[in-house]
Amino acid sequence: MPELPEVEITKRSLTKQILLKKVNSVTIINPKLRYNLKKEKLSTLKGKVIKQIKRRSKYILIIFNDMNILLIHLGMTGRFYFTKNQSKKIDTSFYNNKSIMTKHDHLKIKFKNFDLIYNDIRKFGFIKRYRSKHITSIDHLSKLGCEPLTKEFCFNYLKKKIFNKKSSIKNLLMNQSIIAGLGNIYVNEVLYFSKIRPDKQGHEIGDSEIRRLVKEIKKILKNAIFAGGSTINNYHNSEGKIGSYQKNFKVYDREGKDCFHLGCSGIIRRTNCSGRSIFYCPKCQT
DNA sequence: CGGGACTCCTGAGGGC
DNA sequence: TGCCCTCAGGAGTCCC
Repeated sequence: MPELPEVEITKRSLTKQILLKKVNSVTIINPKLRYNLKKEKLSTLKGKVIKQIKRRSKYILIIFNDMNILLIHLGMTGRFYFTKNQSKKIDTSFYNNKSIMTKHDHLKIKFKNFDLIYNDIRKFGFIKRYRSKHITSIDHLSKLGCEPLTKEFCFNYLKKKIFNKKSSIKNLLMNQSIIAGLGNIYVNEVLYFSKIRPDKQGHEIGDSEIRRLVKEIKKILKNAIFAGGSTINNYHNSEGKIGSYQKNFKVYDREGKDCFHLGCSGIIRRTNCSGRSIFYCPKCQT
């Protein structure tokens, strides 16, 4: 489940491989994604050069030399991998089941010496082409809150966004118009390190707790990026490598296990909120 | 306008 | 061994 760190890692590997490269052709293998792939929209990318690759929240933007932009969201299971043109061989060393690996291919972008494939098992991801001079005019990006790893994301910003809210802090942190890029897993971890109960309402969060949240969000995201993201089920970056941050999870998927906080004898509990699982220590998260 | 419920999808995993 | 059921999750949409 790619969240900000996994998308950032994907962006970095794409940059390494395809920046300044020219697209030879684009082939739709299976158009069915969250928004169906359209041949007439994507074929215009032929012959264009990739000028820049950016990340905003959990979105990747591939910007071409003629102002064409590919907006990509990995959904739950979206990922990229590369194949060599000449040998037609696919590097499956990082994947046990080859049939599953190619079964859910959706898009192939051919470059001079290799192909880039978009694969998505659950089809929650999407790829849309835009022609736009201003990234902020893209509908999916216009309502996003600030990037948590920038200076803009600070105590004053977060306080302004949550001080009068009745929603649970768990839902507020997952709200992309407040913080762009956090998902269920990292929010569980952030609340654990900040020692805040997930069901506490926004207006009940004190100043010192807001300071802890800002600090822990930045720290956890940075550490996760450094570790190459988290690998759960089948997340791999486009180089086929797996991240290791899941080894650092303190609450996620640890129901019934001991709390890691020194001197805390709590047992990690699991509950549910609007269809999302919540993991927390009922003893030290108050 | 805010917020909760529902929806898309498929593989994994548990029960029998 | 195999079938059936449930569950996971982002984000858009619907509805109160």
